[in-house]
Formats: sequence, C-alpha cells, structure tokens
Amino acid sequence: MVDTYIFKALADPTRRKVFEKLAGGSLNASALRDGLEISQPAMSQHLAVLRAAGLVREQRQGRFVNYEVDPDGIASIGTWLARYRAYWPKRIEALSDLLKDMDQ
Amino acid sequence: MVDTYIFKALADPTRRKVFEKLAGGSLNASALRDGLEISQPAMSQHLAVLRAAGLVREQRQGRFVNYEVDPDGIASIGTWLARYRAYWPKRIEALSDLLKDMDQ
DNA sequence: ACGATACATAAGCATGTGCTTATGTATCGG
DNA sequence: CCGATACATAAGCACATGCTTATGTATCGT
Repeated sequence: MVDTYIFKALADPTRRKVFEKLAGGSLNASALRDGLEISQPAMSQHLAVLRAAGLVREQRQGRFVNYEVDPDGIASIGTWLARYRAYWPKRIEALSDLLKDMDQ
Repeated sequence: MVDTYIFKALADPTRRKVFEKLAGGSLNASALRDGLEISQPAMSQHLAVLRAAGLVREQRQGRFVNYEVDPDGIASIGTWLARYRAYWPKRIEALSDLLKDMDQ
C-alpha cells in the first residue's frame, strides 16, 4: 500500500514539522535541523522516510542535498481524501479556500 | 497533536479498510469483521483507535454498537491538507471531482 | 593532498504497536 | 433467571519505530 507509507510518515510529529518547513520552501538537511532539537542522523532518517513515502524529493547540490515538497505526495492524500467527500462537512473554511484557489 | 492520532490511526491498513467500509454506511463491530480476517478483540481495539482519533463515532443500540464515519475526522485531514494547497497539482481528477461536488 | 563539512548508513537500545488468549460486562431471547 | 450473544478490557509477546553513538562516503576549501 502506498498510503501506508504516507500515513506512517506523517504520523510522526517531527516529520510533519520537517514537511511544513519544506512547504515554506526548499531547504537542505542541515537547515532543516534549525529549531528542531534533533541529531543529524535522526534528521537523515526522517528525510529518508519522507522520501520513501513520496512526500519529499531531493536534489544533490555539491555537498548539500536540497529537499523540497513532492506534489505527488500530497496529491496522493488528496486522492485518498476525495473518496470520503460524501462525509465532508459542507462549510469548512479550509475547503472553501481550496475551492477558491482551484477556481483560477 | 490531534493530527498525530489521526495519521497514526490511518497508518494501519486494516484500520483503513474498516474506515472505508464505514464510508459505505454505518455498521456494527461484528459486521465490520466480515471479509477481514481479524479477531473480535483486534477489531475492538482498532475501533477504539479510530474513535480516539475522531475518525469514527459510535452509537450503542442494545447489544450492538453501531459505528459510523465522523465527519470531523476527515475535516481535520482536509484542514491539514489545505495548508499545502500551493503544492497541489493543478489537474488531479480527485480534486476536480471534489470541486464538482462542492459546486452545488 | 588534506582537513573540514554535509550527509548517509550501521548497530544497538528503549519504547510503541498490533496481535493473541483469557476474561469481564452488558443485553438479548426463552 | 440463564445461557447465548456483542463487545470491551487485560496481559503477554513478536515485531516495528525512533533515537543514540560510531563510522562511512563524497565534496569543498586551501
């Protein structure tokens, strides 16, 4: 199951923080450690999990590895979530925001 | 973190199957076991996890406990996902379906 | 060429997770 | 009332997970 990797990856609070940081723009592994109290190997392992889940992709640049959000990952969640749209409350702010953004 | 409970709950394939079954309509704990090869206590424990995550809610009816999808749970995921709408691919089928449904 | 830097990988360990069997609690039918 | 049914809870166990320290690999600056 592809979904299992994604949900497992997002089940960890540290990984969600990392993902949110990347949503603000591409960053390398060291920069991602700022603020989060986490060792270098721990970050490396978290990034490997996020990458395996398809939530993040990397781009080597010399000594640095730049990470960025992989749209495929969130698309997968969107696809999964869409299966349950029948239960989506009619008036939820986040959804109307989403709707507005798409209507362009 | 509320999100942690939700993502942890959905990280298990069996729980996702249970949730999908419930998306097709309300069912009691025994009916949910059909098809899934799972013991009665295991199902009870899975349902407890889904319930604690806010993905599912229960309703006692005599000896039976009826479970159904809790819209608050998927709304939480939608809210979380909406934070990353900037990375959402423009043309994903599930999304346009969602859009269509909302435009009513 | 060499030390420093950026990151990955390996191994070990504490804790979490999902299952099992056993048992408890409540409601139903007769 | 009493056995059967529906479900929950407890305890124990195998395995997964996230961390640590130690070490490996590749690139940079000089």
